[in-house]
Amino acid sequence: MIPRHPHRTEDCRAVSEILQRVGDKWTVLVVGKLGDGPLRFNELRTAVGGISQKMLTTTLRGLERDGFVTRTVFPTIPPRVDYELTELGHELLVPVSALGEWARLNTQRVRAARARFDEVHA
Amino acid sequence: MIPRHPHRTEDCRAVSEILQRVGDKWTVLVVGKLGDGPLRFNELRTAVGGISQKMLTTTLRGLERDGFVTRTVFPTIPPRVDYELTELGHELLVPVSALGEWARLNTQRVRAARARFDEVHA
DNA sequence: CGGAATCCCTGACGATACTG
DNA sequence: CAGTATCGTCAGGGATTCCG
Repeated sequence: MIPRHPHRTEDCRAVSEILQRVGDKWTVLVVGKLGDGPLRFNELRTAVGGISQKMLTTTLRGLERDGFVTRTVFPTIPPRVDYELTELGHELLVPVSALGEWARLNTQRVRAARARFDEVHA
Repeated sequence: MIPRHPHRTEDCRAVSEILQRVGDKWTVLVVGKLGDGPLRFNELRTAVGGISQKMLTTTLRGLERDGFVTRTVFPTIPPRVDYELTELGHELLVPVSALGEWARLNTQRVRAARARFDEVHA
């Protein structure tokens, strides 16, 4: 249960920074979909579902900038652009998936706690 | 390298929800500090550093609502309020710490990728 | 098809002042 | 000490339109 506490402040900041990166509305969804292999822009759009193309573009740019995703343009008509996870992206997916699994397993407990709290603080 | 892909859309949403919860500016920092044991409001404030009391309150309320933290009021003068991680909070800290460790180990790679990207897209 | 540009709105966050 | 109340700022995000 993590008895040790290697919490140097600067490290916590780095952690927080990454978590905010990963914690925006769409990043994990996009990375998750790309985990199965490369996808084109609109494939990704429909795969994720509910994302505007502006936010998909923004999210992908951010992921590309941080080295998690590669962007490959095929100069055809009509144009074709593939997005694919890099090695770093795949590695990121490991702890993120673990957290994801935790979230999946504990959604009910959180929901229950939330319901109790809202009940009391009505 | 996560060859499997258990990415049911609803699960991804739950994951995304938790990550946004955990991905706000202060939550991980606060949970991290509480990982070492219970703390009073102002102890937490100075331990985290740079957080306004409004945001600390907000963050703690959110954590309490979701069942990650307990709030204990001692009816003394002056008042004393202790915050402590729940069992659920400690469990959350496990995958979060793993992600944190990943972040700590890979900060440089991300920074390098970012510098490269910014160089090209000057 | 895969964007870029624009407008707009909401909510996160910070600073300050006040209170039991 | 541990908040609450109020205000202001600013970035995240959505809808729409235009472009190569």
